[in-house]
Amino acid sequence: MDDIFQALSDATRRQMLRDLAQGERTIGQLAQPHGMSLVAASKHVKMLERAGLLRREIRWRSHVCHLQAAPLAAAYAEIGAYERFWTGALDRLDQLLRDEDSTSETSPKHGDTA
Amino acid sequence: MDDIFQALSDATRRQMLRDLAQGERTIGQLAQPHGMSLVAASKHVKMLERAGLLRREIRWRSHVCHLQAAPLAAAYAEIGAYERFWTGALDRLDQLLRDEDSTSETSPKHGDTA
DNA sequence: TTCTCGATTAACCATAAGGTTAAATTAGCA
DNA sequence: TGCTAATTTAACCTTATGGTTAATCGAGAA
Repeated sequence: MDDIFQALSDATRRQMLRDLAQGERTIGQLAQPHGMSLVAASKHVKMLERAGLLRREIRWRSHVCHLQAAPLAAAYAEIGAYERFWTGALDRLDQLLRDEDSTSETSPKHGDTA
Repeated sequence: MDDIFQALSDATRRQMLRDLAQGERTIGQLAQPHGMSLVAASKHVKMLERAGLLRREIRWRSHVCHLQAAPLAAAYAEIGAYERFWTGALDRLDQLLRDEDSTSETSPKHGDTA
């Protein structure tokens, strides 16, 4: 999980993923829009590979990369667990209840039923 | 966006967020379950703050931290853009199992040709 | 055999992460 | 006038990131 979010924490790599969503790409093709060296691109690809987000298929000289999206499901779920906190209604109600509650004990008042 | 995924890329910080989802916590309370120093916890909190995921309220000695989930929406959307690539894989598997075709293709590619 | 060329490895650099300990900050309290 | 206690800041260490250039690899082509 660390590796997945780590992989996503760089704009270059997020762009590479978007690129790969369009279809297979070689290292050079991934490097080109960023104006970076093959070495730099290769490192990014390696990090995406480590996170399980990229599959590499070596065809002669070229290393052809494919998106491997499955691991994103876990990351998606992790963030999705907080969805109710940003989707407004519940959040606002919760805020209201918290403001009204003068007995600010450190109790789990933020979560369970809301 | 970088900062958000960066903040999420550490298990300690993800746990802190889960903790904050239960209610407000001081730096010390956030540090305690991880057996780490206040200094270390303070650094993590600072990163969460930089990512906009945490709001700090100084009450006398204690820095009381609150979850600020709104920025997660963008990260959620970013990952969600790939949803079809992993649900598609499941669809494909489902179809494979239902068809019970003689061609035992064990290479579930993320369906496009591009 | 030798050339080509996409990619990797090696070496290096600067900066950031994640942790530590020691010292400074700070506002109420005795 | 201090004392207390939760945090922060400062200084330091080790490892990881993100980039570079130079050298190496490997298999098809000439």
